[in-house]
Amino acid sequence: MAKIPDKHILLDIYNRLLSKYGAQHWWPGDSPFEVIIGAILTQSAAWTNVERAINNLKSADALSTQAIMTLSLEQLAKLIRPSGYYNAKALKLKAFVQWLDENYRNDLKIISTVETNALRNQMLAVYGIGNETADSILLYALDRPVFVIDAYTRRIISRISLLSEDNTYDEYQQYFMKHLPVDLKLFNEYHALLVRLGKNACRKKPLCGDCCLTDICRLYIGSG
DNA sequence: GGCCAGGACACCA
DNA sequence: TGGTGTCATGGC
Repeated sequence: MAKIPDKHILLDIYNRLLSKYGAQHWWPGDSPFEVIIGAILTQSAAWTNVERAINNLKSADALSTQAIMTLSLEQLAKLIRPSGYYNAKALKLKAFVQWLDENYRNDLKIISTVETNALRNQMLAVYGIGNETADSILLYALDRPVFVIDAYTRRIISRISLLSEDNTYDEYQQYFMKHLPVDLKLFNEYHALLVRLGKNACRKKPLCGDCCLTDICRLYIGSG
């Protein structure tokens, strides 16, 4: 079988997922700031638990940079408790809003003037902001066309043998950004669809034989 | 009762 | 540079 160009595979997978699952309408959140808070709270946590934490913040009128700066660490941790790792995440939220305050006067409009890669590097220097969280913020809160890599993406792409589990975050990201048109809407929807597939697909080795990931594996590597 | 969920960081060799 | 431990709730 002739080798299919990677860009065609990636677009084909995207179209199949979009056809199967439909638009995912990410990121859930009423404002860019809420998206940022969600991106931090969802680290290694189920989204349903993050929603609880965000609702607690809303109920306490604490979903703002000013409120998060004003609350004590203990008060903040108590509000976000359902999202897990609440002590660590309270520190992370504090660190982020402090950075936002010191560098951009809490004004996301000012951030819009900063070049994407420079902004990414700035965020990576903030405690608690790693590759995935920085890229989630860039893509879903700040409308920058960067591709977000997460555990689901790695699992799916390595399972199809396009890359290895051992490849780095940057290598995964470069792979997508090299083989896809740089398009905000496409990157937004693609990542959301991969998460949807990841949640839906079994993790068995070999695959169950009855999930969407099995179908995709059969298409591209001839086995499940 | 164990595993997992839309990670990141500290520490050690 | 890579491997391991830690942080922790809630659903299944």
